Amino acid sequence: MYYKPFVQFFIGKRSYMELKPEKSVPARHDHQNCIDTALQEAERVLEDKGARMTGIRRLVLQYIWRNHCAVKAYDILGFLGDRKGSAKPPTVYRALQFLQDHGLVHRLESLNAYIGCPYPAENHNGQFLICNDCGTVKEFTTPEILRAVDIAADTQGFEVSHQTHEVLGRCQDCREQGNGLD
Amino acid sequence: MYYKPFVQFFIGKRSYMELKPEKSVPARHDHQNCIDTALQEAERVLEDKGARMTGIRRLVLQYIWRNHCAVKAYDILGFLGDRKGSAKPPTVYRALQFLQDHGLVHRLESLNAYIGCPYPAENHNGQFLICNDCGTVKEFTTPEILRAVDIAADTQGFEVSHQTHEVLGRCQDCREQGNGLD
DNA sequence: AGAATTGTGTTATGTTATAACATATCGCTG
DNA sequence: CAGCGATATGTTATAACATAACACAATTCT
Repeated sequence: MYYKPFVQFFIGKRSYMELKPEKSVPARHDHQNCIDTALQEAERVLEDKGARMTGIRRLVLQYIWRNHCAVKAYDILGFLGDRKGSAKPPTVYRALQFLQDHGLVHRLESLNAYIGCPYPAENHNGQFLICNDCGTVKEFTTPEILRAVDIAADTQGFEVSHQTHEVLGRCQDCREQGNGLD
Repeated sequence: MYYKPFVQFFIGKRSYMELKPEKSVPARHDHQNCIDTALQEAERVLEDKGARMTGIRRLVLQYIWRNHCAVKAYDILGFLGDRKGSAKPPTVYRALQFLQDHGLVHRLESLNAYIGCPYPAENHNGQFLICNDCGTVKEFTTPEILRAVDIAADTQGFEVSHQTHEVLGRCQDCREQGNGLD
């Protein structure tokens, strides 16, 4: 039995299919557009909720969107330090918490790192393909998985509040380039 | 369209369905049996691989199996300290690494904690229902999810090496008891 | 018994994250 | 526009999680 796959991939605001990448993603698209779009989206989402996009939060979000790799809290801290003189951990963690609360970034539990969300308006739990070689992260979602989790939870009388689903491995580009040992 | 759910739940070595729990799981079954079975399984698995079950590793595994909640590394450290005089972090982390390498425990990334695996013989990535109230963790697996991930990865030319899938929420027992606010 | 491998002890430090309280800024309302 | 409450940021300190590096001990193989 064959299931027609229904899978959406998100990289910035466009579907992955349009890109047909051969090299690492950041090099293959107008990434400034990703950044701009993400920031505009963010402003809009926050506006709608009556939440504030402050200077620090904007800087953090920009830094997170500088490419499609996950970002560490202490790297953000260093970045802020460069810009704002002195920044301490709570500054970063507070900004991250805020951005997460509003769906603008996801935390990748298996990396202790953070990635921008291309679909902040839709409240969701992300699922991620994470390349161990180049660090590129792609968010995706499939109805099959969501439904399967619902079934499993329902069967147990389990009420889902949050989930994290992270798939680690090697992306196509890195496989083709023969990074690592293959 | 209705899909007959095919979901297996693991609690110790028996299917969840047999148990029909009303209270928290550890109180509702012969947990000593879980521990004994898990330890015997572990000895057997390691034997088959020519790996050694040492005193420390056994203690750590026993402690992890003391109930169906995830265990923190530094709690294990305290436990070892009680038994062995002085134990330092590397002792615990080395034991955990070994047990993970041999499929005897899973790490729960969203909790920074560890849980015993009821199916160490089968190499797999676990999926987990984690109760935020009582801490009980249930491993489960559904073919639908595995297949959906395979499709998503294949579509991308992504080679999967490992995945983590953790579902947080509230278990049936806690919902019925009205723990928290409901 | 001796060599090689594997496991453990120990010191030190690296990395990730939060508590607690002080100060500043924003946005409203009178 | 002053004053107030709410929100945001600054600051100090420390908690929580994890590993590097090297010394020593135990096991196992020959």
